[in-house]
Amino acid sequence: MSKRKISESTIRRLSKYYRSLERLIQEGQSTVSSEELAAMDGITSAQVRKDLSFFGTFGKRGLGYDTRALKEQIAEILGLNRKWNVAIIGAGNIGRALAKYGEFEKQGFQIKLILDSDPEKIGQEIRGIRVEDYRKARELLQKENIEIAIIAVPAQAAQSVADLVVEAGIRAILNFAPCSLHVPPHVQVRNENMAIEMESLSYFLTNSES
Amino acid sequence: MSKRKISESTIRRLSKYYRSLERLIQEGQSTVSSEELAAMDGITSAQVRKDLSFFGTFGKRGLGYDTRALKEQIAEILGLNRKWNVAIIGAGNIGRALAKYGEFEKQGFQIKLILDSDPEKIGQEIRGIRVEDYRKARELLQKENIEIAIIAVPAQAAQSVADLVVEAGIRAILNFAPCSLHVPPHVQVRNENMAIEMESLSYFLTNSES
DNA sequence: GTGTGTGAAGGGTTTCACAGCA
DNA sequence: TGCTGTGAAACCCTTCACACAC
Repeated sequence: MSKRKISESTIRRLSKYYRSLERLIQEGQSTVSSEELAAMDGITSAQVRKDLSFFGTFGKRGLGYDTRALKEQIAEILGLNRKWNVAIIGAGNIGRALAKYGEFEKQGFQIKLILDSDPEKIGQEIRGIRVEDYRKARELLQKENIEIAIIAVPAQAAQSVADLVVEAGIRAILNFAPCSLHVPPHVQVRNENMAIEMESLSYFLTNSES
Repeated sequence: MSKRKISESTIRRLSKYYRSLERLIQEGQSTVSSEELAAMDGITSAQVRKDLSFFGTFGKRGLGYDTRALKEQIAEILGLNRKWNVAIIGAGNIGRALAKYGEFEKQGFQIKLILDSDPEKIGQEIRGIRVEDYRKARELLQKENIEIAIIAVPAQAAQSVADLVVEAGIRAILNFAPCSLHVPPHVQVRNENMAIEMESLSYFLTNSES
């Protein structure tokens, strides 16, 4: 496995290939070409081959890729062959929906902890997990060995939550608050900012010939 | 306004500037430099100036930008000075959370219609909006003049929903299903794929020196 | 003096096109 | 023959650096 810097877009595409491969396997397909895989995600076959080539040579010339083997390789690359402990911070609409959302667990992202500062919400159970007091965050994040924090609080609270989880040793954050977070370089943040996507659609609707 | 092709990343950054400007205005700041705006979103000042320069010259040399005027200009560019009619398709965890999420309405994205095919859910009210029968989708999308469809159904149903809304004349889709959608070129799709973000975090946790 | 607007340079990602192997 | 793996080319986006306006 090369030590070259792999681009974020390559990683994101690997996620897509992974899901496409899952589907192909489920449909009983044992082999796939870069062309076919590309078509499934609306990209080019050269892109698929280049993405995979950063990590090794998984295909057979003239034949394509073995679906099961390739899925396994990608799982290995992405670190999906293990479980990750996840905390959701903020038990509002979004936080609760994520806690109930089954997809995460399926991929090995286990929701171990839900935190909120609203006394009304503390003590409620979501999918068998008790909402805990945000004031105990540091202690509980460490006790539960949380590795990934999902921030689902209002924008004005998001930075202070980020500061706290970074303090507690978290190195990966998924941020649903519509604002940029400032974190040290060893911490990874991914943003799930629905406002940006909606406004991007608004721009294209506004600026396309109707 | 130039007819040059503006990149998606520029548009996404404009959304960020817009939110940063809102905050500055709220804090009573009347002027901002590209340097300061850049710092708020963790990018470079040259990037801010270049992004804005695609659309006009909004700043004053030696002074910076007027916060209110610039916010207004960006609203104009992104098409935020009007209301958009939005439908949510799928009243599961995610769909319901989005319907209740206040941020959309604030920015002019009005949820006019919620659809689901589950008889249990049809007839329920979410924030004063009745969940309607998915079988009436075509008719209702047109009647309510829907312009943007939010797809919040399971992956295996997402493509058929996309086909239907495209058929009904929708040209903008926000897709929460963890799969790629195939649509004609005149239709814009944005993906809000939490699995990809989580897996990207997983990759970086796995491949960083602990 | 200060900070914008922008051509040019630089860097990175995607596409091309083909050698090489099953 | 068919499809991968990959250098080279093309393309796009970001950063630099400075003329210029306030």
